[in-house]
Amino acid sequence: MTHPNPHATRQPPLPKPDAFAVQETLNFRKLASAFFDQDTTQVAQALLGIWVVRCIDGHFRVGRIVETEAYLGPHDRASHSSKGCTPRNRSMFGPPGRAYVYRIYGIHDCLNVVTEPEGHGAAVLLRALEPVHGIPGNTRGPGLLCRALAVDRSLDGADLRGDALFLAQPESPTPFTIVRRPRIGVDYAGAWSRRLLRFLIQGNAWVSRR
DNA sequence: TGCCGGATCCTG
DNA sequence: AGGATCCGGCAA
Repeated sequence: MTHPNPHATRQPPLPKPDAFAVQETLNFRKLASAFFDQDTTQVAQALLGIWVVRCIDGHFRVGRIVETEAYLGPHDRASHSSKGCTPRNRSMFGPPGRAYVYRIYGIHDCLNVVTEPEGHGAAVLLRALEPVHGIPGNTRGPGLLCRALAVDRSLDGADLRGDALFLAQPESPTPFTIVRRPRIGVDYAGAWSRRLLRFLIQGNAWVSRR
């Protein structure tokens, strides 16, 4: 029944149900710095099956990486870093394990994982996720992936071992086979457009294109 | 300063 | 097949 005492109706602060559920049911460990400070082609493949975890106001969004592209450095004509270090791509030349987020076609943002030692100018584009927990909408394609994770350019340069956005190895990863393809949308890059630097999980329904 | 075109996505 | 829509990079 109702209590005249106003203190009786005061609720204790609610636990954050979503965060609680995630921590109880999803087991993972954050990736450490050494993971990112490796050959970019290797990292692009090693990222398949890894979880991207986004925390917004205590609520988690978790997706499994199923498609990546490697952008090797200034010698790679398809890479933004081929123009040298500029205000836009500065994060690509920063230390590994940080985000490089850029806007494309005036509309969409794209999320990259910076690789190799500081100054190198390489990164891995995350192209598609398989939903694991709390993912709204479509995650097939780099622009949609960012929308679903609420990732925008305010996260450019963010540490990918932070609280708001991090990468994690699931405790019980599912085995898979890796398929290599040419990268999407880089026809201008001549011979570099034909290099097999796109990686995807074979047969996965969430890749952006076969 | 002006212009060109893009690591995309949606509609027709 | 084409439009949305902005801004980085480069030429002038």
